[in-house]
Amino acid sequence: MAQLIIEGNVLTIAVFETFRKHGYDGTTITLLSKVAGLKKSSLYHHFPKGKAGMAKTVATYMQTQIQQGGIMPLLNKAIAPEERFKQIITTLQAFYADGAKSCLLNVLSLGDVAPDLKQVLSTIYNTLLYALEKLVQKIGMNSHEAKLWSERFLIFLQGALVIQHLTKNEEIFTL
Amino acid sequence: MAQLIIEGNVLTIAVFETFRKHGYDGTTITLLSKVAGLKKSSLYHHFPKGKAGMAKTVATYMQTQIQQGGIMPLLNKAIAPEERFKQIITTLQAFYADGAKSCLLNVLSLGDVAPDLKQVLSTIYNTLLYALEKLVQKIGMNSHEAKLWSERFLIFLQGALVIQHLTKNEEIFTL
DNA sequence: GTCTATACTAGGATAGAC
DNA sequence: GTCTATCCTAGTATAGAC
Repeated sequence: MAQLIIEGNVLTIAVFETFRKHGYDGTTITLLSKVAGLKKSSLYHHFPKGKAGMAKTVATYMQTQIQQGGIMPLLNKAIAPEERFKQIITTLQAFYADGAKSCLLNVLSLGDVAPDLKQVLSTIYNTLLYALEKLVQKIGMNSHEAKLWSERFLIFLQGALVIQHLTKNEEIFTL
Repeated sequence: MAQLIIEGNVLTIAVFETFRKHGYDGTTITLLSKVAGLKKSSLYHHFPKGKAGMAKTVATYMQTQIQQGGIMPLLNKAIAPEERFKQIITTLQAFYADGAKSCLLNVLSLGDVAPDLKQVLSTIYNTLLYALEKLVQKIGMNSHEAKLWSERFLIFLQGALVIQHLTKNEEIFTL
């Protein structure tokens, strides 16, 4: 089974999972302290820039994961395009725990987002979109069709996550 | 132009817009006090059950709006099904300000949601889904097709809102 | 690198005057 | 129905001992 989370220390992962579940405002230092098993002050040793820095760190962490587990397989010319596509679907299903876990791109976009964080989130989206476009062009779509298809793929992915989270119906997240 | 917000006092609307923009945790009594133009204590006169009560109120308010502006037109047998469909598209575009505004169903589902609130949100989804199913059955789909199509319509709607909010690209929210 | 202790602000909520 | 005043808790962050 594909594993999107290739590297990353346990602390970063714990913080990442907390942000993706509770969003920025719902993620408190006290909560992070509990999930990390560290006192609040100790967290500031690992994240000197505080909560805003933690959010940026986990977004950058996601960017790396997507890059390694999501993009690299898409661009691997040694594998047939159709096979690469199956691979990313498996990777995405693992990353979102079959729809049980939310997407940082959604939950960290709420409210007034810090510009530097917002930029990381946008970059993740654009990177994914671009890689998808390139892949589907390989299986015969022209540039315009590929862009449209890829946009709709990501829209459907985000929508499925929202709806499944809302209904707890596991049948919906079948890409 | 279709108007989804038919009734509702200004205070409820202000609170609704704040929750939809900032989510539950991002919506503070202090912030609500500012947007409502009332001191914090005055808010408790209108919402004796505090913040949790406010969230439930705005969700119920949305339910009413959807019922009146979204469902009723869908079930109006005096109008041709195709025309009813156009009508709900227009209504949805107004309700979400062409994608500039988020959906309460998404933003209030973050983190640990109170069971009673969660139930209101689920009900809104199910009501919309059911009405859509009935409508598309009128234009020839069988029960199974109608269910699938309606689910995908709502998935696409939620996904488009997420992606547009993320990218600020207005071209995406074209239902 | 983690801890205790502490400071200060913001958040949620209530009492009671007007 | 709105206000001032107040209470208590939670949230963010820092200082400094170990």
